[in-house]
Amino acid sequence: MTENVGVDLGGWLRANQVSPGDLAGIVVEPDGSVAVAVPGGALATTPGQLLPADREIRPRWAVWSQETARALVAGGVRLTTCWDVAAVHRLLSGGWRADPAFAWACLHGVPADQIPSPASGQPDLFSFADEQQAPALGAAEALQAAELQRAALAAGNDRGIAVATARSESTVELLAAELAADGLPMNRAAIEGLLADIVGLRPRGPGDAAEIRAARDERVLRHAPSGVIADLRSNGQVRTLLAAAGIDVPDTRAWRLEEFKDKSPLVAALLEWRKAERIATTYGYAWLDEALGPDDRLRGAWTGCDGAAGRMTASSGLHNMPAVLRRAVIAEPGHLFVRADLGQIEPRVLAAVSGDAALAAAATADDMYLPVAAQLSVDRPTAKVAMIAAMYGQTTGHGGNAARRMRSAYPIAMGYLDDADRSAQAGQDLRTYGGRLIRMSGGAGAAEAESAGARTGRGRYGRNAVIQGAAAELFKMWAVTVRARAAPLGARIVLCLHDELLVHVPEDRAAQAAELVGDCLAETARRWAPGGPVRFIADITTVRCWADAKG
DNA sequence: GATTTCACGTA
DNA sequence: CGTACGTGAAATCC
Repeated sequence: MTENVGVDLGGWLRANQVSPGDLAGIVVEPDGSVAVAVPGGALATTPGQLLPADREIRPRWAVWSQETARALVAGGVRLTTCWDVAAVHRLLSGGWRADPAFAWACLHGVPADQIPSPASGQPDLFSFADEQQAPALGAAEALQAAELQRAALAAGNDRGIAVATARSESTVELLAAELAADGLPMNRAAIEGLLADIVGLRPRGPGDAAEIRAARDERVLRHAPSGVIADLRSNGQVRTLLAAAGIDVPDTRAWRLEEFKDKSPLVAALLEWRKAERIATTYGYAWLDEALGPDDRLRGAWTGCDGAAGRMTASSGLHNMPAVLRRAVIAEPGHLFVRADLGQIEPRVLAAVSGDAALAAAATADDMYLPVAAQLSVDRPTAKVAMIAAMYGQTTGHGGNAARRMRSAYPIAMGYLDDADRSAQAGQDLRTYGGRLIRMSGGAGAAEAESAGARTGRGRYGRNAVIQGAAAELFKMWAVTVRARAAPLGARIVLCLHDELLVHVPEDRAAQAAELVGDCLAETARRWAPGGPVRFIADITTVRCWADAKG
């Protein structure tokens, strides 16, 4: 590779005829320098050179994985778009494993157990020597794009949406790296006040902590039959305790205890105890010390997709923080949140991916369960349950009037779900609308002596995955669109929650940002479901505190 | 000490 | 009214 650290990267890209959207491979070396490669050659440069080149030329930077973005973001470099080989590999091949050697081997049809080690130096596989990685990136993208289109065609999907999805799934990895670096604004006084109310003040030491715990336990145990004591953290002992109070249950899950709550003060106290104990153990002071930075930002690791249907994941409780704690998620001084969530996303996605014109017509309503209910001649709650049961696979009350009418009113949509269910039951892989492979083979698959339960379980999974997965693809395309358009306003996405975006924005730009978030959804919907047959809607509010947005 | 099970929070 | 995820503590396995 040419050593040309001093050369102007933008000029070099121009000289190599790189236009906006053209690929340029980049690898961050262990020493922090950056290797850039385009079809015409390669260049050693610095992270600082990437930013002006990104603004000036706007290539699509090809990277191996989110690691590159994490390294660059740490140095203040945020790229506009990318092609992430690992993200696209997960889309193409399903599952989670996506290291360069594995992705490369899959593209070349090399079986997983025959992947050469980096040291073996097979000439037909790319070398893992650092200076070879950047040139290899361009080749990987070309192979992946071709493979995506082939796979989409084979699955009867639109080829254009497959490549567009690969791009947004890639750029979401940039967003994920930024979410991890930026964190979620949280007001320290507010969260400590909430915790004090729920689990008490921060313990002064181990003895104090034990006392607080014992006091919390006592508020349950004082309702126990006299003489009976139990460790509330042991489910077996809780069951015995409940039995002593005349309550016989097979397990002690909350939903099972719900019916005894009104009659038994013991059960009521236990359920309250569980809530407090959850916050004390998982979302308590240890959590704050671990995840809340000195800058009052709550940070966790983010992935652009999980290994199943492709939703984003986050650690540090960012995706499962109890709703009461949202009260402490407060915008920084001079800032506001724009909170936006997609309304009835799953039935709308079903209408779009199945191409059911009747269901698409229902989606023109703000509340699409109203026209569906009218169509089925049932009330709204019944229509909603029937729709959700069709998408997620009911286990009880198979059939029923509403379900039968749903089949005759929306045969295309129901047929789409049934196809997914049947394929999954048979152990055949599925592809989402955007082209993500949902693996059904490989595991316990089409074994001979397989239980009926295992088959119906797979059917439910497949039925759900094509909807949940496609919804995730639409959501992420929306998110990267917002990320790009909001940046000039100084607005940043600080949380992605499956169908909800939280954007942190300077106060004087909040109204603009809120309008932009809605515009981005319209733009995304046009690109995602061309012809605009299905209406997608978002509830968008501007708030200082996350809890102030209606939930 | 590592893995599995239970439980529960979010969508 | 099902799926998915991350988490912590107890139970269980080795």
